[in-house]
Amino acid sequence: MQMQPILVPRRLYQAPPPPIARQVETDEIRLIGVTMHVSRDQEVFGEGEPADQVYKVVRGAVRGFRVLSDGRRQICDFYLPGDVFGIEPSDEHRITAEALTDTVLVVARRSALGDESDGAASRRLWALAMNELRRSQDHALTLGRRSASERVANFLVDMAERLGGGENLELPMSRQDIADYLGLTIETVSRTLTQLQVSGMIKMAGCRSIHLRKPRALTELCA
Amino acid sequence: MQMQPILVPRRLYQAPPPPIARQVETDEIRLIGVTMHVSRDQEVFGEGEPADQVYKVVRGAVRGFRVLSDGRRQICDFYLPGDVFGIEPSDEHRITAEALTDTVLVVARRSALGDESDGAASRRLWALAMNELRRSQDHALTLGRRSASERVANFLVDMAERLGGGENLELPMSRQDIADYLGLTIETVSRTLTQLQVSGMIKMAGCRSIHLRKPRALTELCA
DNA sequence: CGGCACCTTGAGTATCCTCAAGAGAGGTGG
DNA sequence: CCACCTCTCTTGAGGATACTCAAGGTGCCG
Repeated sequence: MQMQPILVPRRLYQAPPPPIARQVETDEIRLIGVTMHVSRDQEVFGEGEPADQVYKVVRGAVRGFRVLSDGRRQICDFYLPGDVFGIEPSDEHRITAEALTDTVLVVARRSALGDESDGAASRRLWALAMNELRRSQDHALTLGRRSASERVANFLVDMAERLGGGENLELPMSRQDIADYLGLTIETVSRTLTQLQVSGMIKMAGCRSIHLRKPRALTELCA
Repeated sequence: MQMQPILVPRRLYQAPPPPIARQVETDEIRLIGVTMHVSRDQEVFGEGEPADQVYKVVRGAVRGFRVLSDGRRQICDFYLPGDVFGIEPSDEHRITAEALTDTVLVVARRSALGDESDGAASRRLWALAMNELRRSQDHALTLGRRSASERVANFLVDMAERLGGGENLELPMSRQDIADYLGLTIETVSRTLTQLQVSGMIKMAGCRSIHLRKPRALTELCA
């Protein structure tokens, strides 16, 4: 029996470079909240900050992640145009949110959405929270029981569906982001994509532009 | 570059042996709901069934899991005495719940907990749902970024805390259940436990009875 | 005491990770 | 407009962790 050493750290997370400079605009979609621009790699909110606002992606994309004490990063989810994020189990954010690209958000106080006195708003907040739960559960299923190929295939199919571009994908995130989302290394993600291309299931035109040539087969690969 | 074959199934899940014979009692804790006895390995509810009830564990324990098309099983969570489960993102259960041992539950209609007209009840339901979300997120973190030792250590510490027996654990679940929860194989779980014992961090007295000899060290191992 | 289910241990292997180098893409400045 | 720089991605080689297959042990129940 080989006795494995007790612990092995992997890849480290480095804090985002510059502090935030939020430009808040008050025009546009006043009904929901104020518009906010966040540039690439800037933080929308950080772990530990009070979680009293919700955010809706108008343009761009956001990653939500947590960092282990030794620097390993796990991306919990990506938020794409139309998605609402910022709903968390406690008063404080447990995850950090950063813009993947230059991003436009709409911000609202959570109370504006989930006031107990307003049945409709309350239901909407509930639906959003339950959607978070659903996605988190699906994510856990992916991370727990799937091979690298299955994870990547699943990721591509999911992204294609959510980005709404049919079989053509423009990925807003880097390989490192994908790796940290799927619980793999950047090299494994890259190799797996190459392999999917060699097997004819996808075609890459630049590393962020992916065409799903056999969506059916990819879906089956998801297991 | 070695081209991995595209898919490898692992361990298969076999449906639970007998159908259900629920014995519902109407005494005890009438305020919350009816009492229900479920014997070992019997289903509390199955994937696809309507999710209009919530359950509270009085005695025993429950596993909630999902099964991939090829039979791999991912346990989403274990529910221990005091825990409430059955809250799901949709009208239908997405997970299956089975008793780990002979178990006593209290059942209530979900509407009895989360009526929109009742602020307190609504808040309680919200808290429960958010707790599910929190645990699911933590689970994803464990599955995505941790080594086998870290997963097992984390599991033991979490269980010890939730079972409330201080440093002495009586595990209600089998090695297979632990493996399917942690995204490992039964052999890896077994080896890791042995290794933790050899390194003096735990002491096993029978495979379900575990004493945490160095809880501090175990906690640090969780990363 | 025997049978059965579960757990442990072993040996060999596959998958994925690490370390390292090279290729591609995008941006800046001469 | 091209050269150069940097950042990211890809590819390769080797190694470690966890898996598979297999056998033996342990405990529980009849």
